[in-house]
Amino acid sequence: MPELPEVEAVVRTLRPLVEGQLIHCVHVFHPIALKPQPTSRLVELATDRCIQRVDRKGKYVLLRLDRGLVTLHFRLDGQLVWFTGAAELLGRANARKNGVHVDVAFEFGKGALGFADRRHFGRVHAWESPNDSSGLASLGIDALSTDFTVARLRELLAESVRPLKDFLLDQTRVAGLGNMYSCESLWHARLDPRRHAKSLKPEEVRRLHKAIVSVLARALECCLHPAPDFRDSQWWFQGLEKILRAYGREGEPCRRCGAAIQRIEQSGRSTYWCRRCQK
DNA sequence: AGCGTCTCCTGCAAGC
DNA sequence: TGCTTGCAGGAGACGC
Ligand SMILES: [Zn+2]
Repeated sequence: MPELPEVEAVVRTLRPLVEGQLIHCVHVFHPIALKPQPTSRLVELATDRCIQRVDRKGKYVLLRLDRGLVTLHFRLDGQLVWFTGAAELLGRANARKNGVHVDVAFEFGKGALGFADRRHFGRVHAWESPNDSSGLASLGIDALSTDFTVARLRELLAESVRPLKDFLLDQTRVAGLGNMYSCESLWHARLDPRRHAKSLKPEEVRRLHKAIVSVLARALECCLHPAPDFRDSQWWFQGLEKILRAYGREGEPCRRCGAAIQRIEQSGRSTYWCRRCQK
C-alpha cells in the first residue's frame, strides 16, 4: 500500500508530466472514486484549468490548479496510468481488449492521466481551497518536512496516551506513516508498539525520530530506483521487501536478535514486532 | 476534545 | 477445477 515514500516517488515522477499542462477534459468513468462529491464538482472545477504545481501532504497528492485544487488519495491499491493521448485513453479505459481499469482521467494537450483503484477505496476530490478539505486540513506534521523535529515529536508524544503504534498511524499527529512504516520505525527504534506514547523517555524519543526519518529516507530511495512507470498498469514498487525488518515477517527471525517476529492486533490491524528486542 | 467502533469495497487466499 | 467464504486495510462518520 502506498505510504509517504511511495506517494513522494509518484509525485516526483508526475511533476514533469503534468506541471504547466492545461486540463482540456475530465472523464469520470466510475463516480464512486469521487464519493461523496458529485461528478459535476470535479468536472466544473478542473476543466480548462491549468496544473501549476504538484505537491504531496502526508499520503495525499495535490494538483494545484490556477484556481482550486484536486486531491488524490490512493488508500490501499490506487495508482496512476499515463496515456499518450485522448485516443488511447478512450480506446483502453475499462475496455475488454487490451483494457486498463480507469476510474477518473484528465486529458491534457499532451497525454492523459488516469486514476485507478480496482477496489474503489481511493479518492479524487476537488476543492476551491486546501482548507475546504477536512482530511488535508487536519493533517499533522509531514514526516519528511523540516518541521518534524525531535522537539516537536516529543511534544506530540507527550499529549497522547495511546499505544505508540496507534499514535504513528494517526495522520493528525505525524502525517505519512501507514501500517508498514510504523512497524518498521518501531523496530528500528527498538520500542514496544504497545507502549503508551507519553511514556517515552527523551532518549527513546530521539531514537524514534531518527528511526522514522531514516526508514522513510531509505524507502524513498528504493521507490525512486526504479521510478514508477505510469505506462505500465501492472507496475508496482520493487525491492521494498528487502528493507523490511518486521512488517510481514511473522515467524521469521529478527535480524537483530534472532527471535521470531510476532504478529499482534492493535486497533484492528496487524502489528509486526520483535518481542525480545523491542522494549 | 479525543478516543473507540463501524463502514466502505473488492481482489485474493483458503477451504471444500 | 471451480465455487463460496472471509479477510485486509486508510480514513471518514458517528457516538460516547
Ligand atoms: Zn529482535
